[in-house]
Amino acid sequence: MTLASQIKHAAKDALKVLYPDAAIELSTISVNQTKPEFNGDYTVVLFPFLKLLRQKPDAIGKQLGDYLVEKTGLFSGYEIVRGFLNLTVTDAHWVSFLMNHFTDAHYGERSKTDRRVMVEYSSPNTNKPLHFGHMRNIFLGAAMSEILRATGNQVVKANLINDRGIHICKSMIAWMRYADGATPESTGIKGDHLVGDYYVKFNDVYKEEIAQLVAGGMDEKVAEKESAIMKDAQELLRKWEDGDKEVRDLWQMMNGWVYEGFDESYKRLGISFDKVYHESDTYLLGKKIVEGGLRKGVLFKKEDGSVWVDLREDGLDEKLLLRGDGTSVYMTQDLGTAKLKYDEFKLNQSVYVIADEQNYHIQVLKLIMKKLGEPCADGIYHLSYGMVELPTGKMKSREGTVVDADDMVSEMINLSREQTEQSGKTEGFAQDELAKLYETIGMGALKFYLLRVDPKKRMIFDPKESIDLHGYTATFIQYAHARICSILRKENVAISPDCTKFQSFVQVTELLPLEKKIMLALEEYPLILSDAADEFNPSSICNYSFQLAQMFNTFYDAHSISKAESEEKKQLRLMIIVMTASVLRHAMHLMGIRLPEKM
RNA sequence: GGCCCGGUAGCUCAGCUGGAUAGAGCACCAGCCUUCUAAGCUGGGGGUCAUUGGUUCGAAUCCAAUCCGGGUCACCA
Repeated sequence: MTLASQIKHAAKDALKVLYPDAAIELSTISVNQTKPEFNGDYTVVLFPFLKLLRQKPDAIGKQLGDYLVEKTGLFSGYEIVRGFLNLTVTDAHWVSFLMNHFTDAHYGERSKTDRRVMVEYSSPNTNKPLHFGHMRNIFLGAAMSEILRATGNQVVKANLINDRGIHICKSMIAWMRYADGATPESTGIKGDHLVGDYYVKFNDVYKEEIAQLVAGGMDEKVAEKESAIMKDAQELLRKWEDGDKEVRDLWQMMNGWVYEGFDESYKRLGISFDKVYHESDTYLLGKKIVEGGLRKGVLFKKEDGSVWVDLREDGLDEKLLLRGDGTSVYMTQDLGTAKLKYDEFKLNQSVYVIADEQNYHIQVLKLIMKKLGEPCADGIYHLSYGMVELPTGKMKSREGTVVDADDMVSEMINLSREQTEQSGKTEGFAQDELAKLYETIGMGALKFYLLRVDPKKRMIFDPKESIDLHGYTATFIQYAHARICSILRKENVAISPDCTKFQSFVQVTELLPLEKKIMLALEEYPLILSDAADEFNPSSICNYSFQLAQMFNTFYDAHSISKAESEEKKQLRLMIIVMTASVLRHAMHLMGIRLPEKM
């Protein structure tokens, strides 16, 4: 239990004793951290009690304050300021808090349970390389997986690869026509980029053909359907569905190139999956579910043979589930995959990390599953995130404004190298250590930039700002961590020291405000982590980590650790910074960000 | 038009289960390196929390309406 909620309960018990006739609910008691301009650590707001107790705030505050100080032993004193009871926690409590937790590498985690959660993220199409928008998805999914794991869940990280459909056929057609047999090996181009190049080529040719047809007097809508290259692509899709060997072979070869490229990108991003689904394997499964729904009478068939679900009583529309010719649509395959996931892992929750433009789609998916009585329905959760936009407008691959993921990664790493060289902090590093450091800094900055914003909000990606390694960035946190490690090195203290070494030194009574401030923040970490899990929002952890790093920097500037006023103080401060570094490492690890010991 | 999401400093964002004088970062101005890493620290200017009304001891936070921006409502995925 957090200190704040301990205080809440203590206050409730106290009021019950002090005012036996008044029934004070726990929910009417509000406990916050005391604002820095006042004395105290935690504040109980007295206003809600005025009516119930028919007393003035000062009177209630005095009774409550006296009682709490006397009976709990948790507080050394209190002040009442205009209806707020500011309680000061004893220094002894903080010291024992430190002793109990400062070497715990798992501090803040919840104990493990049997709750099974799948987090599906990335889920790329195989016709083009990953771009910047995908990175928000990927980092969110990876971070949430770690956060859910740290809060007690059994997590399965899943990737559903959209490897079939007209989009990949477009790349295939263009490759057949224009590539002259080019392969990643023959060209030296990364596989996903090579295939992406032909997707772009397709669109160029397509646009040109439409323009010509329109110039010849054809209506644009008709021209879009009459374009020769588009017809070829559709023909190719039909052949693929029929299982045409040549087409399937080409498809397999080109997808193989893309997978190699993706694997390289994932590796560089520090991303992995426990389970990979391919849409080509799962897209037929939904049909069975639809047939079952028909038999149950939950779904209905129209004259042309198409199958629908009626969602009008839920305030939505009718929704198509199978085409008249029996082929499946997007929703059909998602029904199948949802059930497959559930059956395979007996999931309590299935998280979909998908952009908010699909809010409606997931809502419908969940609703249909519910109507069909599928047990997976309740566990479906859409982690919806806003689009990433450029300052100039939206990122759309066809408009040429796309920022490629691989390029972005390289750019960040280059920048961290320039920055480090410029600051002259390369001394004492071996070449390979430096390379690793640049990657740690560059990737950290990238991940942090994308995770520090509330997922549900749209965000603007300003290339200039994103490469800033000052201020509210991972670099800032990494730097604070490196400074701590530097002190620990000089004091011969291990990063995760043996706590018994410190036992004898804990007799400190007078805590400085800045010492206490950091401990207050450390005490809060489990709650921050817990909230991030409950709200599916890693940004609060970014925020917290930055603030904690900032507190350390302020402390570092104001008070010396190695030359503290006394040996006891020095030991206390060492414990504080050991725990600070440990919490920062834990928090950043959840985001997939490493903290160097030297930079 | 229906439904969903957003609007807080010049810019990018916190704060939103109601609590004290609304906070960071960037940018701008002024200071701080013979002392543990200046990728840092301290101070300053900068706000009608979109607007209006309501709820109450108290509203950026809750409710309603309005305005602005985005998304979505396909036999596309």
